[in-house]
Order: sequence, then C-alpha cells, then structure tokens
Amino acid sequence: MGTMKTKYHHGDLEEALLAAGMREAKTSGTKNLGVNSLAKEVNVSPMAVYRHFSSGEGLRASISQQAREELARRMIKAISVETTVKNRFKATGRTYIQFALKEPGLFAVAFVACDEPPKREDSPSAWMVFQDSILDLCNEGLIEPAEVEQVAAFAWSAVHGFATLAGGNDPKRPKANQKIIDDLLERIWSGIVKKEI
Amino acid sequence: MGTMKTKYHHGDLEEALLAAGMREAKTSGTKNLGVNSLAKEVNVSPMAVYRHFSSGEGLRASISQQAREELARRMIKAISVETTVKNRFKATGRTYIQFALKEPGLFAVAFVACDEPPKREDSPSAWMVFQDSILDLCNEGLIEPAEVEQVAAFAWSAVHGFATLAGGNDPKRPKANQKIIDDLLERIWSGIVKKEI
DNA sequence: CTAATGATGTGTATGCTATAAACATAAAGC
DNA sequence: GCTTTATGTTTATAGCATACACATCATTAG
Repeated sequence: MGTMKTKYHHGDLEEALLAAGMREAKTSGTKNLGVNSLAKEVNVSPMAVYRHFSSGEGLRASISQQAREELARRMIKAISVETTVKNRFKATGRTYIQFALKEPGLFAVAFVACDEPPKREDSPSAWMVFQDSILDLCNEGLIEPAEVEQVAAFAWSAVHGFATLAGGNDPKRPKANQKIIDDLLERIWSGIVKKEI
Repeated sequence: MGTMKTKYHHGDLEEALLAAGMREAKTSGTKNLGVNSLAKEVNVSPMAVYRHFSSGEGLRASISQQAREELARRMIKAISVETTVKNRFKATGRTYIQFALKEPGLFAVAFVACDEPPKREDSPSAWMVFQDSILDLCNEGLIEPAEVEQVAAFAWSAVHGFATLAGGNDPKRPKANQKIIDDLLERIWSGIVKKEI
C-alpha cells in the first residue's frame, strides 16, 4: 500500500487554509471564502476549520490580514529602491494603486469591512508605511511636525480612494493609466507641501 | 367581517421592500439585507420577493442604488445654498464625508461592490455632482478643460477615500472633526487649482 | 514501555439562507 | 362574465455555518 495519501492529521492546517484563502482571493475576491469551500480545497472536513479559527468570520479576517500584509510588503519593497523623499512617497502611492489594479481580488479582500480584529497586530501595515513616508517629509523640513497626522490622512485617503474607485467596476470609475496615476500623485503632492509655493 | 388585515396582494411590495431595506441599512449596514429577513419585515413570503427582483443580489443592488441617490440628494441640497465655486466644491466634499460619518450603515451599503447593474441609470449620482462642481471651476477659468476628468477623479478619490477610512472601524483610521475635514478639503483644493500659485 | 491526556480531525444533526416549481388569488381586459 | 396576467403562497431542494459527540494521533508522565 505504498503512500498513505490521507494522514488523519493534516500537519499545518491553519497555514494551508490561509494559503488556499489567498489563492481564492486572488482569483475570485471575496467570493468562495466560505468554511465549507476552503475546507474542501485542503481535503479536510468543514468542522476541522474550527480547531484553528473561532468562526468563518475569523478565518476571513485572517485572510484579509494576510492580503494587507502582502500589500505592505510590496510597498516596502518599492520604497527601498528610491532615493529621494518625494520619489519614496510617490512609490508608496503608486504601488498601492497598482496593487488594487493588478490584484483586484486581493485588494477587495484586504479592505472588506470586518469587525473581527486580526490575530497579530505587529505585522507590516500599509498605514505604517504611509506614516513613515510622511515622517520622512517632516525630517526633511517639507512639512511641520504638527501637520504629520493630517498629511498622512490626506495622502492615504486620496490614494486609497483612487485605488478603490479605479479598481471597482462602476461604469463611471476613473480611468487609470501610468500618466493619470502620476498626475494624481503630483496633485496629492501639491496638497501635502503647501509651503513649497 | 371587520378589517381584513392581510390582503393577498400587498399593493406596492417593491417600494415596501426597498423602504425596509433602507431602514435596515441605516441601522445595521450590509447585514440583515437577506431575502428572507426583508420579506418577513414586510409580512410577505420570501418567494414574493422574486416577483419584483431577479434575485437577492438584485434586491441589494437596488437598495444600494437608493442609498447612493440619498447621498446625491444631500449633496445637491448642500450645494444649493452656497454662492462661490470654491464653497460649492467644499460643500460637496463635506457633505459626502459627513454622510459617511453620520450614516455609516447607508454609506457602507451605498458602496459595497456589487456586480449587478442598477435598474435606473438616470438618477442623481454623487459622481455627477462632483463632475458638475468641477465643471464650474472650469467655467470660472480656475482649471483647464483638459484637466476636468483628472481633477474630478482626484477630488472624488480623496473625498471618497477619507469618507471610507474615517467611517470604518480600523483602530488606526484617521480622526475626523470639523477642523480636520476642512483642512483636508483645503489640501484637496491645493491639488486642484495648481495654477493659483 | 505503557497508559493517560490533549490536540486535531471526522460524522452527524440543526437551523439558517436562496431559490426552483407548482399552485392560489385577485385584478384587468375582452 | 370569462379569460389572461400579475402577484402571492406553499413546498421542496441544496448549500452554508456551526454545535455536539466521537475518532485518531502525538506527547508526556508514571
């Protein structure tokens, strides 16, 4: 009888469920993230899920968290190759928007409103990356320390809003190409460094 | 004999379902918008719903549309009392954001991603109001005609993004009070009328 | 080494949801 | 008045989340 295909215990079911969830999220967004369908995908009975997550909602919250971490990682990576504060800021926003456009499923899952708080709070977050990028501007003297919170809120809002709208399927959604995105980031920049005038 | 409480035919079930949906949306957001629960709320069997909507998804799409129309009406009303283009623009954004903060349920329902296209397309939309407000700026010579689309996308994005983030329940969401919102709108203004420099 | 214990997975049962098919009732048109 | 059409109800099926009881394996204590 050679290989016994079905070990009674899976080994690392939690990891497998999150991986399967991310796969589904990439291709189908928020659909197909149910307990039953994900359990089936990893060849496990639906109830096994509850040994690792308190509920289906909890499972989805963890998948959502993973998606947000993926976004944050891409942002950090994009920043790392830029040399000026302005370019780092723009790379931050551009990466965020391109993530929404190239991975609409992941982006949708990342920002569904979910009540459940994520398990780990210490992971890289897009918000943190934004804030750091704004703190850099402050260190360079481009904005006042008192403005940091406001500026971060503004920049994050504009980028997140565009990503959400352009990545959606509203027939009237804003168009998005490289030039348009760059124009947007320049306008945001204008709203940030008012003193540059 | 006396009052027959239950007419076999409801009279205007479609309207009643949408009204019930809006009531639920106001208090509970996207939850409790199922076919069964709404049917029960108007004292009708679940299957009756399908005489007016092709599916539960279709029903929710119509409720979502109603929520968007409500937002657009409030924006139009707010604009009507302003006299300058800048103030009209700011009233547009402020109303949008305050709608998200004061009616989080309605706002959530208004902008859930739904594939189903709405039934009527000719209704007032927030997008139209934004665009009109930007066209005004163009008429006043504050921006170039070629910029209109870009500017509208930028303004809409920033306002929508802030409304979404500030109205959500992320522990790190941006704070929102009158002063902060006004600062935000000024920053957006800076991104719009670059030439004012 | 063996036996108890805890962690992890299965099977079964319940109650919810969406919706298809067949039937019932009332309203509108000939 | 009788037929047709619109609008509801009933019943049945299938999927989902999840509670409860049981099975299996891994670890650890004696």
